Amino acid sequence: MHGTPEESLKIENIVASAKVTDSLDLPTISSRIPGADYDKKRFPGVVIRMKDPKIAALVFGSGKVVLTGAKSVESLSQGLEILGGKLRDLDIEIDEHLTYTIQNIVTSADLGKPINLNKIAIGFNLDRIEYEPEQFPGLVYRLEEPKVVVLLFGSGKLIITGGKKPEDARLAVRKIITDLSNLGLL
Amino acid sequence: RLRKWQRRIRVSNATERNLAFALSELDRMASALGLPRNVRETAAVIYRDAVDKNLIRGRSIEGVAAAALYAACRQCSVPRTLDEIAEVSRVSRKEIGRTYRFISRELGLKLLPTSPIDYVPRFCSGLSLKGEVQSRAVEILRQAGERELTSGRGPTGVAAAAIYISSILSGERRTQREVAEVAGVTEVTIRNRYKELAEKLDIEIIL
DNA sequence: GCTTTAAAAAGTAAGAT
DNA sequence: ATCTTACTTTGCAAAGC
Repeated sequence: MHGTPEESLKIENIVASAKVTDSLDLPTISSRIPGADYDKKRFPGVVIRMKDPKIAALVFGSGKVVLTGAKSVESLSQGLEILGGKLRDLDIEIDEHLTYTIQNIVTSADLGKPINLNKIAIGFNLDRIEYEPEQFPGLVYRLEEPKVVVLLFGSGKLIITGGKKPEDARLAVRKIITDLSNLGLL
Repeated sequence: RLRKWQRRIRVSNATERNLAFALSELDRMASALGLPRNVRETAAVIYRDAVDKNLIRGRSIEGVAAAALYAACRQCSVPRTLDEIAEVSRVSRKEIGRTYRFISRELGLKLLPTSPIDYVPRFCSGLSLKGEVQSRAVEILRQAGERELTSGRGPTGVAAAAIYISSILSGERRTQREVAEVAGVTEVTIRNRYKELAEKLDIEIIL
């Protein structure tokens, strides 16, 4: 609970997609993997939850997979390997070298002090800003570069989402600090 | 030639029919909410602007009408919450809010977030509280705004808490339950907000 | 647009104790 | 009155309705 805003950056969740093979038989997978959830009427993918690292995987008949919940790129890689291992244990042919594409990274940060959301909304003349406290306590700020969305709270805490690279969040925080400073609101 | 002419007439009829429907919808909702004429007219202007910019595409007339009314209420400083608009509409709160953001951005309405102060007159009259109580509540809210006690908090909850405090200070006490009822928030929210306001604005509440 | 997953922020809500 | 659980918002992919 201290240090600079950049030091406070913490990845909270990473969403990634991957293709592990050309096709998968979901009924077989759901019945043979303990804890796997599958209800085609509800959702077309099988949900498989891993505990270490704690990651949830959505497995589709096309052989494509979505991984969510990872808190680091390393654990994301581990999760994908563990998933591949589970499928191979079922005698399913899985690609030798698994690769993934990060689709979204959610990061939290802290400016270190409270901010006045009303003044920020006015200071930006509502450009790229959405602030509806009746609906949600956070102010939504859409950045163009990096292309991410930042949720700013009165406490000075931030949530940066929409980025594909870990450094996008760092760049976003720098820009937020620059913008707020120029407006004299930090 | 004749067909083209007839099509224009049909399109014109459809456009006018839709506009008539939208305006009757605005009137129906405005009546149900007891909104004054100027708000209905403002909503009608917003709706017509939305039509002129083809913002109706892919959206229901009812949804755009409800969003236009929501925007008009805010623009005229007599705000209604999305829930209140949704209650008299066939469209869900979520859809109205989504449409509101869309037309608000496309028409450049630039509406600042609703001020708790704008809810004071309506809530106070609903509680039969006189001008003095309203003035005191407004003053509390003015100070709360400067002290950053409204950032991220729901405008209705903050307004309700200020009125609750004001009613006590003015010797016309209303219970948390009564205030919560007219403001559409829970007693817990009033409790949380009024404790914060009383503490940070150094207001002594003697029950 | 929706469905499902994950996670944080802060406010509000609802049901239970 | 306080606790727990849960919903609001943001971003994203997957296959199909």
